[in-house]
Amino acid sequence: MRERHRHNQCIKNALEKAERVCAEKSLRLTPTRRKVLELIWQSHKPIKAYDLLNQLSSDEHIEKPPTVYRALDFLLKNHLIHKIASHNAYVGCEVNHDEMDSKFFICDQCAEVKEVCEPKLDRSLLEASKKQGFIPNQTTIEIHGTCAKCAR
Amino acid sequence: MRERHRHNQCIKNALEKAERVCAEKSLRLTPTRRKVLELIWQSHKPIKAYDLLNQLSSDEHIEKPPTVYRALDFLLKNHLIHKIASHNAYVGCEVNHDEMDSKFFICDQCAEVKEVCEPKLDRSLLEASKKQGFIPNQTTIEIHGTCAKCAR
DNA sequence: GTATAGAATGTTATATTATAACAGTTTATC
DNA sequence: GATAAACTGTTATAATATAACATTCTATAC
Ligand SMILES: [Zn+2]
Ligand SMILES: [Zn+2]
Ligand SMILES: [Zn+2]
Ligand SMILES: [Zn+2]
Repeated sequence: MRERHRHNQCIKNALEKAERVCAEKSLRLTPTRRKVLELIWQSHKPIKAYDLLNQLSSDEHIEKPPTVYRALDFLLKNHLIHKIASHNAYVGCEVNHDEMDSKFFICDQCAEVKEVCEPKLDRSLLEASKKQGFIPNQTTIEIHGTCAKCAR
Repeated sequence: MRERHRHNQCIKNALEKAERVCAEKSLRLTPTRRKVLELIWQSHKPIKAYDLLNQLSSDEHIEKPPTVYRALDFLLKNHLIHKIASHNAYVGCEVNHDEMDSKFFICDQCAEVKEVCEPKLDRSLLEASKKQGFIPNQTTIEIHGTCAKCAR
């Protein structure tokens, strides 16, 4: 998380946004889906499916994989989270997805992920696609390296 | 494979390139490593580790996972193949890796993968990174969509 | 040529990630 | 309150990948 980052507020915002998006599209943000989204935002870093599963579980009740994978499917489909393919991990969506696909800057030191929408980058990607005669549909753009904070 | 593509020659070229690269760097392209690379090029599409494992195995002898994963590690480390993270599959390297990281155009119809090095795209990526204060190290750029052939 | 160390392979077991299949329950709509 | 669709529970299993340790091969030094 960035400095001066009010994380409780940040989680609250994410959940409110999810409520809003779901209300608009008549989708059901059921307790499990909401809880999974909350856990993902609590981490605020890419988190693995089985870590979520552990956090969902308690001494009394162990959740099973389909529970978390179904929630992840729902959240992914509705752009409330993203999967970081290079890590098999899931991260909350930081932007509005009217726009093109996101790009992710992933710090290999602190694991923080920054999601960006860069129209310039989109244009370059479209141009490169055109050059190949390729019609892009969905992109996986994951840039690993060192974030500004860790570089200092 | 592209039209007019002489696939036997293409496999031969890939293996010769591997021999050359390994000779230059005093690396050992052992029979298993060579065989795995050959199987990857025979497919000429992203191929999964366990499919390789099956193809490596015979009725007399079933190979075990570490055999193929070790070969894959060697080939990946030396840029002779790449992993397509969004598919957990492996594909032969088509370019020379003095250059920056590759980008992959992946056709969701025919599964063909085109690896490209686009300096323009690299510049856009660097620019976007700079804007974030981010120092890029390694990129995963996978563009899914429809290739020129399938679009016709 | 043999000793040695490092690289590579063989082998068993297990960890990690994800889905199939089917039964049961809840929710919205008529 | 009947109906269909969506959601959840549960068991099992598939698919992907690595740990750990024993053994064999290879290159180089003596
Ligand atoms: Zn936060
Ligand atoms: Zn997003
Ligand atoms: Zn070919
Ligand atoms: Zn390459």
